[in-house]
Amino acid sequence: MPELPEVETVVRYLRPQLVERAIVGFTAHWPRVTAPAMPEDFARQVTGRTIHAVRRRGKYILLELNRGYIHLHLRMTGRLLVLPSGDPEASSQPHVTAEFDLSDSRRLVFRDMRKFGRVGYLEDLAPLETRLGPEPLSSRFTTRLFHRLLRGRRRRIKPLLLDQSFIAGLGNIYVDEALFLARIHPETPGSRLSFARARALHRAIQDILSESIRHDGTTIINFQYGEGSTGRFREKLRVFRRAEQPCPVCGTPLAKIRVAQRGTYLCPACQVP
DNA sequence: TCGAATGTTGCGAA
DNA sequence: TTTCGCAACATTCG
Repeated sequence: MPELPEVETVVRYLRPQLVERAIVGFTAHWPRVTAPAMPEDFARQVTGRTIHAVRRRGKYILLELNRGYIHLHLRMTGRLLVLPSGDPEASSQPHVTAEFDLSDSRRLVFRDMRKFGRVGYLEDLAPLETRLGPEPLSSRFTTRLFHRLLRGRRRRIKPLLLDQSFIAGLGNIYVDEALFLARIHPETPGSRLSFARARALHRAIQDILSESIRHDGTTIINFQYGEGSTGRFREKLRVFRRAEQPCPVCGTPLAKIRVAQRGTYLCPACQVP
């Protein structure tokens, strides 16, 4: 479910509730939530440590400890909530895959209907960094860098943008939205984009992500944060899941095609190879 | 019953 | 080496 703006929204909700709390216990209700590690090993690594910062890298949530890091990935349907530990609500939540007990006698609860979400422990972030491309909203992600990364990549632009080692944080929704804003057909080979079109796409990516963060992300099926709040960006989506509806720019009915096994929405008139 | 769904990984083949 | 398609993970919904 969540892409960069949704993960950022969750991080902003968690940060004030977790910073400077210690982890006093961990329970895996679904043993594979810590895969490939064993739940007992993970629990041993994190209990007794204090959370000094809560950050985001791509679609990962990072809890910076006094030593090492916890990384959490929500995948499709993961949710994180902070609840008072005596609260009967905490145990009545459905699909709870893991729980952290905190020193302020509250709990960080990981709910995940489809059970794809994972948590893990890292001594340092190097293994994560080698698998992730640049952060699209960082100042280091310049037009020049983006154009340089695109050079020599004959892969179609949509699967390229979905590849987290090429650029971190984009998923199906924002790739379609950014390509629409930049008027680029999703099957255009990356290496075929001129500098001007790469610049337009770079701007579109940054615009769409920051606009969505301002609206606390997009709720399509089940993204929620905090006490069940939903993202408000859904109503701002221009093409995603809007097949047959008129293009907001030219009025041509929007199309749905399949690219790299993913449903892909576009304006067949505006977006050109 | 089948297919699709906001995500990632690993494998074999071109 | 790069890219592509597909299966797998687990569940819900139309």
